[in-house]
Amino acid sequence: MRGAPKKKAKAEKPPSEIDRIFYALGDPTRRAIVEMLSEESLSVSQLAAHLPMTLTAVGQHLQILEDSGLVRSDKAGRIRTCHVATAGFAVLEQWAREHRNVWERRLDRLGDLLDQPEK
Amino acid sequence: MRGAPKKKAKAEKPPSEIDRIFYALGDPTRRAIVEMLSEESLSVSQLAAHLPMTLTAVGQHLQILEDSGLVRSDKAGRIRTCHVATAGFAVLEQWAREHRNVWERRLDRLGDLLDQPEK
DNA sequence: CTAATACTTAAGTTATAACTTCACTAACCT
DNA sequence: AGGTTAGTGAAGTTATAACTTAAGTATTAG
Repeated sequence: MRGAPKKKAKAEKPPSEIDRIFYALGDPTRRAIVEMLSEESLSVSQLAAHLPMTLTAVGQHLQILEDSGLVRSDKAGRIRTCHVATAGFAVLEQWAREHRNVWERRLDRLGDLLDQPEK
Repeated sequence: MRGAPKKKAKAEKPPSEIDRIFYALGDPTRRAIVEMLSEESLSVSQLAAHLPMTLTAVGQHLQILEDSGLVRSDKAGRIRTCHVATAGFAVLEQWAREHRNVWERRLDRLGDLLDQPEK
C-alpha cells in the first residue's frame, strides 16, 4: 500500500504537480534513482541491482517518480527502460528560483504586473 | 517523536544538507510555511493562526525547516520571528539545475574536464 | 504580584510510507 | 514445450512522520 502524496484522511485535496515532485524527491532512495538515471537510462532490474531492496520496491518507487513527471519509461518486450524527464525538473527549478530570495520574488511580481497591465 | 530525516534504523548515515532540504520540503505544511514566510516574516503564533493545527505542531515543523537551512529565526523576548533563509534555496536551485537536463549535465562535466586538464 | 501570552518539552496516538513476501503474467531462450 | 528472466499486483508488516494533549518556562501586561 504505497501511494501518492496523502498525509491524513483529511480534506483530501488532489495533490498538485509541485506536491508530487517534492513528495517524490523527499525520499533518498528516489533521489538515488534520479541520480542513476541522470548518468544513463536503465531498466528496473539494473536499478534494483544497485539498491539494497527488492525489485518490487524499486518498481513502487518508479511509479511515484513517474507520477511526479520526473521519470519517464517505455517498455520494449519485457524490459522497462527508465529515463529522467526534463519536465519535472523545470517545475522544480522554477519553484526554487521563485523562492530563492524574498526581495527578488517581490521584484518579479512587480515585473509581471508591469508586463501585463491588464488581463 | 519527530525528527530529522531517518527512514529505517538501517545504515544510519547522517543526512546531508540536500537530504534535509528535500525532506523538509516534502511536506505540504512546511511548504505552506515557506510560502507564508516568503511574503513576510512571521512569529510562530502568526504562522499557526493560518494553519489547521496546534502551535506545538507548527513549532515542530519550524524546527525541521531550520535544521534544513531554509528558515532562520530569532527570538526577541518571548516572540520568535521566522524568516526564509536564502542559503537552503541556493542549494536546492543548484541541485535542480544540475539535474534539469541529462545532456546538459554531461556537457558540463565534459567542460570541467577541458577546463582543468590535470589535477 | 498575578494573569495572560508566547512559546517549549515530553510523551502518547494514529495513519501511512517504505518496505516485504508470495503469486502471477509476459517475453525470451534452448 | 519447459525454464528462466523481467516485471506487475495484492496483501501484510513495521518504523516513523505528523499530529495531539498536558505540563512546563519565560516574558509582558495589568
